[in-house]
Amino acid sequence: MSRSRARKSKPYHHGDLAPALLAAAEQLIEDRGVEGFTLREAARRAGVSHAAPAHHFGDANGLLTELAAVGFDRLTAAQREAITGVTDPTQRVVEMGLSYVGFALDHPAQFRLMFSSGRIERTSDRLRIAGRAAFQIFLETFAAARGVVVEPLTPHEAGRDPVVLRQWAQVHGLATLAIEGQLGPTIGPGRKRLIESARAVLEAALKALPTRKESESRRAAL
Amino acid sequence: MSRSRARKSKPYHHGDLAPALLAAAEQLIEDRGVEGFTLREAARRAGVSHAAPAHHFGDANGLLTELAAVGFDRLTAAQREAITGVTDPTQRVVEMGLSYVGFALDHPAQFRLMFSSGRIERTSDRLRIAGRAAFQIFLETFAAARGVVVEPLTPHEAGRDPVVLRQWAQVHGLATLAIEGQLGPTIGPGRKRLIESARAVLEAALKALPTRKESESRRAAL
DNA sequence: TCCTTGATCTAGACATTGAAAAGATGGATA
DNA sequence: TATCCATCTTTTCAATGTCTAGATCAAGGA
Repeated sequence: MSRSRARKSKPYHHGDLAPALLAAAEQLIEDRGVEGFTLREAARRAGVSHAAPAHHFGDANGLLTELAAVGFDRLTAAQREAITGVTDPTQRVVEMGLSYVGFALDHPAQFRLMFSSGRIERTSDRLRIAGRAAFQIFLETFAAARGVVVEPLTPHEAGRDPVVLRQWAQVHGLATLAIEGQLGPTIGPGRKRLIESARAVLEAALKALPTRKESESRRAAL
Repeated sequence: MSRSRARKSKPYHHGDLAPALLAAAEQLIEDRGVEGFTLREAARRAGVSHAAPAHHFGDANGLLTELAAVGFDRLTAAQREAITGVTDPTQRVVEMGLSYVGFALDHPAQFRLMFSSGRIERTSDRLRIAGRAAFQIFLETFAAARGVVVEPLTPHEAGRDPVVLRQWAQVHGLATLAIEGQLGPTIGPGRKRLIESARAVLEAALKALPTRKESESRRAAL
C-alpha cells in the first residue's frame, strides 16, 4: 500500500527525527546564534511540523539541553583524543587545554549554549553527567602533571584548590574571551594565531607548576 | 489643566522614561535572566505602553545594548575605586581583579549581557568606548605592576602579549565560572568563599610575575 | 485475517512577543 | 496665543512556544 509514495511523497513518519532535529538545531545556532534559535525553524529545517519536536524533547529547552549535553560528549572526546599518544604529563595538560580552546573556536554557539546560556536545564541528569565527564578528564590529567592523586571530585569541590582553580580559569577564560570576539578573528589565520597565543599561555603556566623539575625548553612556536 | 490628575491619574508623559526603562530592564534580567527579558515586560514595569521604549532605544537590542554599556561604566568605576588608596602596584592588580569578580557576582545577569550575549550590538560606539575604558584600567594597572609602560592598546592587540593575556584570562575565567554556577553558591557565605579563592589565585599569579625574584613559598592553601 | 494498541507526526488554536503605523498629548518656543 | 515636535498610546501584523485533537503506521494478539 506504500508503493507509489516511496519516490516522491515524504513518509508520515520521519523515522530518525531526534538526531535530525539535533543536527538542524546545531546548524541553526551556528547560523543565527543561540539567541536566534526557534523551535519552529529547527522543525522546518528537519522537514517536520512545528509540533513534532515536543514528542522527542518535551519543549524547546529540552532540545537545547540535549544539544548542550551532546556538546559535552564531544568536548570529552576531543580532550581524550588530544592526550592520546602524548606521554609527558605536562604536555598532556597543554594539549588538553588547547583542545578545549579549539573546541570553543570550532563550535562557538554550542560552547556558549553549554556554559553561558540560560536556556538549558542545568539540573538535567543527562547534562550534568556529560559535563562531569569532561571535567573529570581535566582534573585527572592535571593531577598527574602535578604528581598528585585525586579522587573523583565535583567541580564545586575542585574549585576550592587554588592551583586547580587557576588552571581551570585560565583555560576557560581563554576560550570564552576568544569566542566573545575579544581577542580578534577566530577563523582562518586568526584561529591559528589564537591557538599559538593559548599555547604560550598554557606552557608558561605549566612551567611554573610542578615542584620537581623545570625544563627550560621554551617552544613559543612561531 | 493638570490639577486634578496630579494625585492619581498618571501623566501622559513619563518625564524620565529612559533611565526608568533601564532600571526596569536591569531588574527584569536579574529576576528572569537575560533570556527572560522581554521589551513589553520592561515597559510594563516602567508603567508605560509597550511601544514607548522604541522612541528612546530604537528596538529591544538597543535597550539591552545601552544596559550593557551602563554595566561597563559601572565596572570601570568599580575597578577605579578598588585601587584608590592602594599603593603597592602588585596589590592594586589583585584588588582590581577582585572588583572584577565581585562585579560579576553582584550583577551576574548584566555581566552576562555585557560579555556573552548575542542580543547586544557589539558594533555600537557607545558600547565599545565603555568597554575600552574598563579594559584600559586593567591594562595600565597591570603594566605598572610589571614595571613596563604601555600605550593605549585595543584588547585585540593586548591579547597578543601572553603575560597580559594570561592575567586577563584568569580574571575573566574566574568571573565567568563563578556566575555560571560552576564554583558553587555565589551569594551569602558562598560569595565570601569565592572571593577568598579568587584572592588566592590572583596573589599566586602575581607572586610569580615580576622578572626579578621568584619566591619559592608555595601556599597551596588547605 | 482483522483489529487493537501505542508511538509518531500533523493541523489548528491561543496567548504572547517585537515591530511598524497612525494618532493623541502637552511642553517649549516664537 | 499659535505652532511645532518630542513623547507616549493605540492598533495592527507576522512570528513564536505550547496545548489539544486527530491522522498515520508498524507490530502484536484475537
